[in-house]
Amino acid sequence: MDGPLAVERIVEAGRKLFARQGFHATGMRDIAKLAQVSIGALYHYFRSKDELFLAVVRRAFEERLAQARELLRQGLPAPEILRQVLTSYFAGFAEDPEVAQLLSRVWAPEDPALWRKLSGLVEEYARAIAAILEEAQAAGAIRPVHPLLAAYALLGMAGAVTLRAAGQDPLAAEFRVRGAQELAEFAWHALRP
Amino acid sequence: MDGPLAVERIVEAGRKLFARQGFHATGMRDIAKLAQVSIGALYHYFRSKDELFLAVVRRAFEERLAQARELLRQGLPAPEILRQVLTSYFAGFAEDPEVAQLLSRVWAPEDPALWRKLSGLVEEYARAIAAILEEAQAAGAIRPVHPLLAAYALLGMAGAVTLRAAGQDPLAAEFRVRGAQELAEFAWHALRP
Amino acid sequence: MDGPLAVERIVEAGRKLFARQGFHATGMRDIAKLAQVSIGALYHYFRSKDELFLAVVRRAFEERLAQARELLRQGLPAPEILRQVLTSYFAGFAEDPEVAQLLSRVWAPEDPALWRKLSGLVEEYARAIAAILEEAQAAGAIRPVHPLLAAYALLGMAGAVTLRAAGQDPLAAEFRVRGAQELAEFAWHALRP
Amino acid sequence: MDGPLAVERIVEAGRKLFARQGFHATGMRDIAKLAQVSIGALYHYFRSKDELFLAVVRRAFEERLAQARELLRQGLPAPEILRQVLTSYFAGFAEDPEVAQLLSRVWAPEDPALWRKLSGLVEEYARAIAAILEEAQAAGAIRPVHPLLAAYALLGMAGAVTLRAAGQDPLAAEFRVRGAQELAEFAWHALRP
DNA sequence: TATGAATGAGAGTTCATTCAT
DNA sequence: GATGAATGAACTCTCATTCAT
Repeated sequence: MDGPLAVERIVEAGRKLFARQGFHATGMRDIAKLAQVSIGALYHYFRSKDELFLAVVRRAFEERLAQARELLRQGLPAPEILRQVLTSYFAGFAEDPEVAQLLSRVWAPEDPALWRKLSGLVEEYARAIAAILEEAQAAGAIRPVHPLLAAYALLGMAGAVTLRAAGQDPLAAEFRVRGAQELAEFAWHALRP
Repeated sequence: MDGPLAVERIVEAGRKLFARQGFHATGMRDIAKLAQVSIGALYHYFRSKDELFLAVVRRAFEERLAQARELLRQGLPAPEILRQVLTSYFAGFAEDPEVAQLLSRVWAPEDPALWRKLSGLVEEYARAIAAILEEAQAAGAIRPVHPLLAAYALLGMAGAVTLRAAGQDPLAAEFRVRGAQELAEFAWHALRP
Repeated sequence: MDGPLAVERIVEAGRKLFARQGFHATGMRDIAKLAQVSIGALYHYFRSKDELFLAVVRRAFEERLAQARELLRQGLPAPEILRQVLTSYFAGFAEDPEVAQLLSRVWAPEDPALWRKLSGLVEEYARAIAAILEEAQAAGAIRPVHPLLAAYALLGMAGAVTLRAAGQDPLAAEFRVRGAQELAEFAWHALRP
Repeated sequence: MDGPLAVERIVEAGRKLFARQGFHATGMRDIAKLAQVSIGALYHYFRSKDELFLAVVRRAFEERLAQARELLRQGLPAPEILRQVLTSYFAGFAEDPEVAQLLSRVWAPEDPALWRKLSGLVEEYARAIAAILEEAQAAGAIRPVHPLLAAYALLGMAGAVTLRAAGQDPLAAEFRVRGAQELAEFAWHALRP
């Protein structure tokens, strides 16, 4: 039709709907409608609903990873990197609440087959965080911890708060205002030497 | 039939299947079969699948809450309570891996209608944790934090590590061995004055 | 609704539609509509479309087998049995043209998975014919032949003529009139000592 | 690309796939892939899937007809022609099992529209066999039969045995060894004066 | 009370075919 | 001529739920 390429519109529509409603509540027909393409087009680009979902999640993860790697590349001190990674992970929610919800859904997908695939993506992301922690640990910037376990802890921590902050009530608003700062402090206290 | 009452067998079957396979992958037929009752019996005791799921989750939360309240009641010092709550939350997995998975699934339920109901349960649990934190804070046993936000952070942290520890690979085994201790330290460092 | 039981109406509707239109051209919706049951009822009684088709074919085969066995049971001389089996196989078409078409479709089903299951049924039927031939052979009533191969030949022969006789044109009418007699003679000449 | 012309590769691919898997299980994509042409190319050479299938079947029939006519042209005695036609029809399976399966599928096509077109081809082939029988009958070389009905009987007979011989089990192997000889004898006994 | 046959909307997916490039 | 992205109707099958018995 118009605007971006069909495949772009599909991924974008998938991102929105999967984030808002979850995997099962989102039908391929819904995605096709929102993306203004035919059902057939969906299956032209993605082998199945699972594949489309994975593509959507993979993209979201990669965007976050790219941010983290960029911070690492800048050679900032470890606590500062941590602070910024967490802050940006959480604050990303302000610009893009849907992705925050999407990533939260990744932790315990309904479908066992999906779970296996998704946990691979999650692990990849966790390993990237763990690599940052290891480096900081080697430099003596943080206390000795199990890097991957700590990475999972950080991600879970941020995920739970983020998800709560996506609500409509006053508490969610409060979380949105104070969340990033509180989380960064929480993490920094947990990890400082 | 035999053994526990029908309604007990239903909730138990629901707990097992919802935990193992998730909400959508578990059919009412499956639950009826495992509980050795008829489909009709399911609908005799629970208005709908949602209601049954909520009942299952509510029970799981209440068991955890009871543990936490018991610890509080014993008048232990705050750090010790925290340590024990986290340890027991996590270590509960060893005795009952299914509940750990069940509770992890609670964070981002697929169905929007379920979400509203479940988030109420989660919030209730988080508020109980927050109450402990507030008390400890008032006693000067931990540093000043946003109690509810910290509670969500603790729950998310424990949930993510717990879920990863439920896997079959060596890393999961490692998490099962070191998880409780690492998590308790992580939390304690994050919260100590 | 009314009349025969639901499962009976389903099998009957399947028989009609599969015979008239073939397996792929017949949808489950069509069968449900003709049987005046819901789609769900179809799947309540049959695990899949394949299963329903197999049930329909099995029943058709069993009716034919029952006829053949009844003739055998009467202790007629071999040529007479053969003549009557062929005649009744063919002539059955007059009363029930649909079954003739149904059985013809069995030879080369489209679906490989179906083929495996169907060929079992066909073989069972062929073996029953072969048993008759063996008995006749032992009694010296027919010349020595490979019984199973001859059974397949007889079935193929009858099937091809029957199918052609199901048409609407004058030749089909002629086949319907002369087919049974010609086939029986053909077979008898082929097998007589 | 390379090798034979595109249209040749298409028909050859169609022959293989239709024979192996049947009409419905074979997609235009599969044929295009095996023939190493684009989907567009398929529709450049053939109006539809039906047309392509008919072209494939027509070619297979014509090859068989050419064989039969060649035998007739050699002025052999009737029984010998019959024997050779049947033997070559059946034995053709040894060199080209796929065509044997393809022709078997012709008897009861799924699609009613296809059926009408295919039965024309089958009838044409049957009439050619019938012509041979008429000639032999006129020469007193075979007993009086309905030529076209006998032709259908012969084709059905050969088809059923051929199809069974295409299997993987010991019986199929036995049919492959003894089938041609048994069939020729069967036919000759059925037709001799 | 307890059953399970029956429902039917809606799910994901397929695939022959078209047509702008 | 040749391509393959795009179409969308139609498919089989699922499953929470109902209700006559």
